[in-house]
Amino acid sequence: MPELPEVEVVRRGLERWIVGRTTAEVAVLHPRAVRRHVAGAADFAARLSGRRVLDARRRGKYLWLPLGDGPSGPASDDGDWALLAHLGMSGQLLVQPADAPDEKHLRVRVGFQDELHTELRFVDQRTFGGLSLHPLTEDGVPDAVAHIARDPLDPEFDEEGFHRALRARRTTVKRALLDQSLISGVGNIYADEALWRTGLHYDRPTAALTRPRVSELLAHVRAVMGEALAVGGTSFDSLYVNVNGESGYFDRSLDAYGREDEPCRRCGTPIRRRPWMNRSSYYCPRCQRPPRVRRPLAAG
DNA sequence: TATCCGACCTGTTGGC
DNA sequence: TGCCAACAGGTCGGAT
Repeated sequence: MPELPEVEVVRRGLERWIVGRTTAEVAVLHPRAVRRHVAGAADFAARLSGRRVLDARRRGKYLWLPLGDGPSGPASDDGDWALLAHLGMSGQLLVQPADAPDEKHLRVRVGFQDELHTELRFVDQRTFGGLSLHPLTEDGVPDAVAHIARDPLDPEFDEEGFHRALRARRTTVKRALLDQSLISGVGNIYADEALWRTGLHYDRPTAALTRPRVSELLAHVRAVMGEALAVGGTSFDSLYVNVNGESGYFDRSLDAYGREDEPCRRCGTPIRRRPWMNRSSYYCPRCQRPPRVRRPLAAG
């Protein structure tokens, strides 16, 4: 499942293989893949065709390619635009030889005006992800991403502001980690891993977290993401791959996620899995004590 | 206003 | 062998 490290691996691939090239024909093979482009698939293909790719950027799990003018004229008459991508659950951005057979779940194909004979393909089995075109705000971020918080690997991430937000919220720590308007890039896997490393139960109220505890949690979030990035991300199956179609290896290093009934690597207690918000939470019942349940005062 | 939770989507797995 | 339910989970929008 692509979270921040996996998206960063893809961004680096796009930076290497796509930046500087000018797009040619664009084919939308499944309209749902461009559903966030409100003007529709035809407009998406027309606007994207003939544009020079200037850069490959990322915030949290979103990545985008700022577009410049092409031989056919300006990209738009109302400022700078970018191709925005979200991989969702199963999205892949692949750079493939133009004559390679179509993938089973190929949704969008972008050709280029050069002699490299490779094309950019958006492949997505579950179609939770998608591509769209958006104007850039003054911060250089697509307007659709303006509400997304900076991610913990961003040097401008506001740790003090994050702590203040946690103190003010009446929510629990894992919910907060997955709230992309508070901190971006964290998904179910790295949330469970960071909580296990910090020794925090997923249901702990955020308002009770001290400043040092929040710092510790953020340090573990950064560490687990950095380690995953170093080995190409986490992949349980063929659904997450880099632009060359290769999987990462971090799943071999996970301490909590997906390890139900296996011994905790700290204390040996079997890891538990609990249904949580239509998904699962994995935790060590000894290292990560659940919060005490508040009982109402007895009447009389 | 803040928070919660179901829907979206499809391939895989396990039970019957 | 075939059918069905459960499961995976990021994001959005409606409900509370």
